[in-house]
Parts: sequence; structure tokens; C-alpha cells
Amino acid sequence: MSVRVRFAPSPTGPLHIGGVRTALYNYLFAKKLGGTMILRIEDTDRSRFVPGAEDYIIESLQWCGIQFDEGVHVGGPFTPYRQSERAAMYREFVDDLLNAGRAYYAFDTPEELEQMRQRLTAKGVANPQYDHHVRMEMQNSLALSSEEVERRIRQGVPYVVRFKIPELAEVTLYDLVRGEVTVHAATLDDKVLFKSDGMPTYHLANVVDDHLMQITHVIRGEEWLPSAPLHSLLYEAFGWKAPEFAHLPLLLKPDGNGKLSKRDGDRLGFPVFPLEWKDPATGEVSSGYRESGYIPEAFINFLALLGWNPGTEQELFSMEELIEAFSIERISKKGAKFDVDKARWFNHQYLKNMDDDTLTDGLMALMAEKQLVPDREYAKTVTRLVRERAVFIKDLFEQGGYFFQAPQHYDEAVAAKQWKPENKPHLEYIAGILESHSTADGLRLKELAMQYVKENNLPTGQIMNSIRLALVGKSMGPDLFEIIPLLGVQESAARIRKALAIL
RNA sequence: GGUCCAUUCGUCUAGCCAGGUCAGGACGCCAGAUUUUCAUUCUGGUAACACGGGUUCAAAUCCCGUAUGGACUACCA
Repeated sequence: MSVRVRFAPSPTGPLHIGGVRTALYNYLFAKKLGGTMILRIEDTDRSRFVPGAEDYIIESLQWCGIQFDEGVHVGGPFTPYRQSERAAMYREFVDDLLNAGRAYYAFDTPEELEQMRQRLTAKGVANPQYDHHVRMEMQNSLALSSEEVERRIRQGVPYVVRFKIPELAEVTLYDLVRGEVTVHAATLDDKVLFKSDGMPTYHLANVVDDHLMQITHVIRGEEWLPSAPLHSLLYEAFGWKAPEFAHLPLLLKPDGNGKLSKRDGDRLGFPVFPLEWKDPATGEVSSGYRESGYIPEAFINFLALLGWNPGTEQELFSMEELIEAFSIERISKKGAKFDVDKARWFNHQYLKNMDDDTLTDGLMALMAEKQLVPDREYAKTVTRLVRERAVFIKDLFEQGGYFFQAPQHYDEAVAAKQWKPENKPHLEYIAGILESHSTADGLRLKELAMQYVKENNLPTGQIMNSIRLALVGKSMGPDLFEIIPLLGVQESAARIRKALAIL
């Protein structure tokens, strides 16, 4: 049977990078095995629905290069792929469980539930929950007479349907990442499967849909591990073969411990979302990798290696190479802390491999935002000169802005160290050399300038750095005699004279 | 509190399943080389098997315990 996996997010907000990684691993696994990748939207909680979240999720995954064969946005043989639109079909499965005695009606109000928990806590019960200890003391079809149950249902008393955890010693399931996971069945509670609003809970819906959609492998976050035994029991109760499970380790905060959360990003200065997100209710904006200048391939490469490794020393992977190299066996069990520096390093690697034209496009766009319209060929030459200094495309402007605008001020620390009054006449003289020669011949200019420096026994470093300060405004950039021809000898000389007048 | 999961350099990790290597790589950091600066590049360095028992000639690797961390513990997913 061919492999079928699904990524099943809830449209309750922007997609977290942990979610992106889950989607990525599902995708890599499916493609590696020639399988099918499905996007299913789990929107059974109508109170948490956030407008725009579904589109955001789809756009994010698209940006990442994660493609779907079936799903809410592309259709497929198991449509609809949005659980709210599948609402009607869950009822029949609940009835099957009810008829088989594997589930029961429960009428308890939230207040009664709360009282039960308090009562158990007062009695010193370590783990107060709706389970075999208390189910016969509650308002449900196990404890009530069938006449009473029918009466309540007829009168429209709100109810939920709960799963009756079977009285087994333990439940064992095999996880592809962790091996056997065993829990004592007695510690499981009678989870709600069907809510009083007529919608299924996650537990029911995901099992039913995974079965109906013929999902072969459930690859999801570790936060689902505790409820996996319940799901396993549910498959058994339905008489269905359970899919294989793989629970992925969590993505942790870079500092301290704990699951990476929405707030960490802005607190620590890096995005936790693939795309920028504006909360429709509060208007609060959270930054995204795309807007921060990350190259999607670099982002994906970095993310893939957070919790998985190929077992070789290769670090740089295209999506195709990731697919080729991927295997669930090599997923780590340990949660991974997010490392911003490494993310930046990956971006730098990818940026270095981009061609001049693509980078020039980026620089041109940056300039346009600043109302500047440089000559494209000029911008391309600038790009060539400064590209190795850039981690992000936006750095091209940071690194090469002086090619378009003369420095507005001079770095004080550099000035204090390199700019000496006694050198001023010499700088004046070098400006003169520049003015009297052709822009085209950088090598010749360098020769002349160095010759002058040597003949007069001048400190090379001070002179050169002073010229650099005049042209660039600080101590950075390519070789001076690569800068000067591009700037033009007249402009270069003018900048030196301006600096001489000011400093 | 309870259940479950995890634990190798600061970080991501290889090595563990099939015990025997100076515990390897990458990011970061430090130093050096190059250079008129910055960056790149190159070279070198720093730095880890959570702890305690056991099994064994030999344990990062197998077993037990402890500690620490995390997830879950809703009519949320």
C-alpha cells in the first residue's frame, strides 16, 4: 500500500515554525517513498477559529516549497478536507461506538464536572479525572436508567459522548521515533469524543478522518504522545487498523527551557512564524522569516536539521536532497533548541550561491523602497563587490549604500584612530592625483597612490583608512581601488575634499 | 501531584541497537595567516558522554536507581 500522510493544523492563528517542521517531515517522508501528502484543516473548535489563518497556513507552506497532493486548497478524492464541512459524517461513527457499548452519553454540566474534581482532590486522589473511578457516580447513560437517558435526550438536555476506556492493564503502542510506549489504561480518562455543540473533538475526528482518508503514517508533534494510547484504543474499538505513529521532538526556546512559543520570537529578536502575521483581533504584528529576509530554501534546510540528521557530514541540502536523504529512523528523540546564529549562517550560505542578477533584483527593490532609482548595471557591479559581506539581501544596501549616497557622517571611532591632521596635505594631494586621471584605470590609480605614500614615507594604514573614511564613512568595504573607479575619480576626490573640510 | 517522554561540547548533533576510536562534524567563540578596513577564505584552538550503582578484561554504548528538564493532564487542538 502506498504511503499517505497528512499535515493537519488548526486555523487558530499563524503557523508556528514547529508546525512548519512537522509539515516538512511529513512531506519529506511522503516524497521519499513516492507517497501522498495531504493538507487537512482541523477546525472542529468553532470558538477558536481565526479568520485568515487557513490562508496564512497555505501561503506559508507554499513559500517553504512544501507541496500537497490533496487538501483543502487542491481538492482530492476524499473531499472535503475541512473538518467543519465533514461534521455530519462523524455522528454515525459515534453511534457505532454507542451501540457497541464502547462509548456513553454524559449530561454533566461544567459545574458538576468542577465539583467532581474538587471532591476527588479533597479526598486526596492524585489524578482527579472522569474515569472508571467516578463514571458510575456521574450523570451519564452508564449510571442513569435507560428511560431517564431517553427522556433527557428527548427534552433536549445537552450532552456529550464519552469514550469508555476499557479495563485493560496497559496499552502499548509502537512509535517510529521512540519505540514502544506503554501506559497504564487505568490512568486514562473517559475523553469526550463528541461535544454538545454537535462537533467531534480532535480525538474522534482525527481517528475517523485518518481512517477514512487511508492515512498510513501519523507524523505529529510530541505534545500528542500522551493521547496516542487513547487513539490506539479508538482504532481498536472501531475495529480499524491503526496507522504507524511518529511523534516528533519539540522545538525549544533558545534560552532556558520549554516549548518555543509565540512570545519568544519578538523577545529574543527572531521570528517564530514563517510569514509576518497581523492578529485580526488585536492588530498585533508578529514578524516572519520571509519578511526578515530569509531565503526559503535556507530556512527549510536549517529547520530540517533541527531534530533530524542525515548521518553524514553534509550540511547543505536542497529540498530534493533532503527528500533523498530523509528517514524517520534518524529523527532525534530530544527536543531541539532554536539557534538564531545557525539560521543566519544557513542564509549566508544560500545567499553566496545566488547569482548576481537575483541579488541585484533584491538590491534594486530595496532602493526603490527608498525612492532611489539607480542604474541597473551600476547596481549589479555594487552587488558583485559587496555580496560576500551580506547575510541577507537587505544587507546589500547596508554594505553598499555609500555607492549611491555620499556619507552623511563619519564614524567617530575610526576618525579618532586614523584621521590625523598631519596627513591632511597628503590626502589633498591624493585627491589631486585622482582628479587628474581616468576613472577606468583602478590599478594605475592604486600604483600612483601607493607610490606617493612610499616616497613620502607615510603610514599606509592611516592614509588608506582615512580615504576609506572619506568615501565610505566608516571602516568597511572592498579594496579602495575597487571602490574609486566605480564611484568615479571626480566623486571620490570630492568626497575626500568634503571630509577634509569637515574633519 | 499524576501519566508519558527525554538527557553527548554554550547550541545542532555523530557515535549507542550489533561494548574496545586521543568521543567526530557544524554553528558560535578565541587566536593566527591574508589585507589599507570590514567581510570572505584558510589554519589552529576552546569545549561534552547529568549523577550513582551494577554486568564485563573493557561501558557514552547494556541493566537498575537518582537527579534534572519537558510534554500532557478542557465539551482546545
